[in-house]
Amino acid sequence: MQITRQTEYAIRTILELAKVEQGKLVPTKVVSTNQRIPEVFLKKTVQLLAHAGLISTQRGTDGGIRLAVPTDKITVADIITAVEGRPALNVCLADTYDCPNRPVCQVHRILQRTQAAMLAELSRESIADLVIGYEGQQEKTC
Amino acid sequence: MQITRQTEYAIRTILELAKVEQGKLVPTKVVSTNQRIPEVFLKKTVQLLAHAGLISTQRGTDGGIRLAVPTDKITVADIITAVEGRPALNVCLADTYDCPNRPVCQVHRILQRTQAAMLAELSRESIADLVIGYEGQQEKTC
DNA sequence: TAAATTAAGGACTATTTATATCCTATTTAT
DNA sequence: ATAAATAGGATATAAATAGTCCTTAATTTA
Ligand code: SF4
Ligand code: SF4
Repeated sequence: MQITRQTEYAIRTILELAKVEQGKLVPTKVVSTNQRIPEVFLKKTVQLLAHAGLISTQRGTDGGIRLAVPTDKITVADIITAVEGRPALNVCLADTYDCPNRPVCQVHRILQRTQAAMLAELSRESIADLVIGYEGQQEKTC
Repeated sequence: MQITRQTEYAIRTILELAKVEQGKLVPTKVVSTNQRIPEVFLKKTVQLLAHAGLISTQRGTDGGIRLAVPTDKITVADIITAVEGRPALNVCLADTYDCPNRPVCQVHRILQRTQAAMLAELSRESIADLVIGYEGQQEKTC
């Protein structure tokens, strides 16, 4: 019922990237320090975001990571999905599981509706909308 | 991001009780068999529901469990809360955790709103509304 | 071309949470 | 008494989460 630590790391990474000049490469080391995220673990997380196409990576000297998509095209829902896969409130809401009771199950129906409401909220605002609130207090992280 | 199996068991237990004559005691053994829930584990789950006041229990011969609250006063949200505690989409949405970044965190805000939407959906219909859908196919379980 | 820098990716370990069982005690009807 | 049922603590197992380590690959600069 909770997003994972890793997902939090991912969201904060995206926010960090959204705050710098568009297109500028930021080493994971810097994100790790600024956001107090375990460095090696962050690299793993970064890979998930890269595979999902949300960021692009660049190896070598002066390499790093940067957003691959405009901030107004990324939502928290996108980030959660990139890290955890499509959110499912219950096994039967993931398409891999086929519960025999499903056609008549009212619980399924209520959970499905709940999940839709959840995703709608998570998609309502983009990262661009969010960073506005961060203006002027770049260094504060949790 | 998912309800636990135990929570599913709890929901199905409540539905099972809601389907029988109001006030009638049902042994956990019966619920366990009907709903294909591991018996001993179900007893643990039942205790959580009892502590939350959703069901009442009766020991001894012909004992069992029954709803302690009218079906139209129980929602899926209540059951989830009874088993897992108040749902929190992230650590900072549980009142035990105090993130320093919280006053200015936009992520917190978006998750908070999402959680509210989620709980609203989970509370919209009562168990009474749900069991209507089960009319005439009592034996079907998942 | 060599060295330095930085990400990629696989293997592994540790920790925590979820799931389930076992055993003993207590309550209640007959 | 006896049998039927829940209560509850202790414990075991399995799965998911979180995190580290090590080697390889790409890129820039000296
Ligand atoms: S009983 Fe309903 S909610 Fe539970 S797994 Fe089956 S379809 Fe989903
Ligand atoms: S940074 Fe924001 S979302 Fe993350 S824990 Fe802190 S308050 Fe919550």
